[in-house]
Amino acid sequence: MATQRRLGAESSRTRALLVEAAELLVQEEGYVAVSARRVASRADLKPQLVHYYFRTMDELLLAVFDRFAQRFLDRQAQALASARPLTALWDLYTDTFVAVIVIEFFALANHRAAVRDKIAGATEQFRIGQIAELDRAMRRVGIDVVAYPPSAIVMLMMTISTTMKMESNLDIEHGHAELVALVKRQIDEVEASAGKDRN
Amino acid sequence: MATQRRLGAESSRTRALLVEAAELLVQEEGYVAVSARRVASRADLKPQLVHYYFRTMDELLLAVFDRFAQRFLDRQAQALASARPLTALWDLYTDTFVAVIVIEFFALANHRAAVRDKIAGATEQFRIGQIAELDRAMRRVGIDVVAYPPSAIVMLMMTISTTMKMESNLDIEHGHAELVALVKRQIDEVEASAGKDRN
DNA sequence: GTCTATACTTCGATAGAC
DNA sequence: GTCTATCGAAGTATAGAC
Repeated sequence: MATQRRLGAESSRTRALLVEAAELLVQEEGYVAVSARRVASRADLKPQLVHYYFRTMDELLLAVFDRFAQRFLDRQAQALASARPLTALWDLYTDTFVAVIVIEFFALANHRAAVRDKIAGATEQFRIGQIAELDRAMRRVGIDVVAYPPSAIVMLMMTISTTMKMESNLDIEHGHAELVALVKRQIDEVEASAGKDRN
Repeated sequence: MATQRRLGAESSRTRALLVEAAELLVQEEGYVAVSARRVASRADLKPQLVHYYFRTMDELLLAVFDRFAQRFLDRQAQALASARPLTALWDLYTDTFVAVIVIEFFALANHRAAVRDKIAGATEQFRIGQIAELDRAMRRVGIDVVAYPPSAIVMLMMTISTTMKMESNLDIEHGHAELVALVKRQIDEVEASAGKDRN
């Protein structure tokens, strides 16, 4: 159970293939599907290779997490650079790929003590940076950050988009249209207010 | 794998003990912890008994789900009978026990094909009834159901409370206070508006 | 009607071969 | 630096004893 043992190089192509396969499994079947055997078979490799490159399965999952977080940050920066940052951010959050991964890593952190702290810490840091960046973007386009606190906006977008995605995965759609309409109307209102407090 | 086989009586005390133990495990460690061995050991019984009373583990989990759903309905009816139905409903949703179970059964449905349809169907029916009841309660106390659509209110309370609970399980609290304040203020406003459209 | 002995599968992980 | 043979624990489920 995760002692001192020789590990493969981080630059290894095989290692990258394993991370890639694991990420696909998380997307398609959830983190529970990420077993050494399943990951290996998805990558057409031997199961034991997983434990050559990663001390534990959790370590592999954390590698997937880090990779995803980096990509999300890039996409977020792009979204916030838009003239309508809130709309762009909402679109990013409601992207299927993003919502699925967010859900899975929350569930993972909730269920596996070993990765809990690492994911929780990273998420909190992430959240703080996210709020700061949204704050900057909102000020840039002239939205009142007191009337519309960036922290609450980030939280709302995250909770609404992920939960709706979780539900629609199960073909539960009741009430969704109404809620989406509400969110979009609200975003439009806020973005339309841009600059008005500058006069 | 779940063929025709003799099963224990539904009225059996042992059976009830197993369901009870399973529910506790779901609460404390999540649905993944609900294995035949763990449930049995929690109830101080032999592991094989689980499969005497339940054809599959999924069947046991569905029994837990049904039991919870019934209890939740009772508590909801009580909440909606209050003079401040929205506040009472919010309190119910933010109850730790409720949020945890909701999260777990969503995750379960998301990950286990066999229970998916059953949980999804039950949840959708549940949601429809819930919206109808909230609608009735809001009309009773005189809240405008056009300005504040019950469907969106139910969705919002559910998404916000469950996601915040998921996060605070991981000690992620950033942005929570702001969001809770926002929700409470909004609820107060809506409830204060009660009856005003009657004049 | 109630419980147990047992089969079979899959899992994570390690030690050691190339 | 890369991969493989293999162990032990835990999982679900069944057939059969009381």
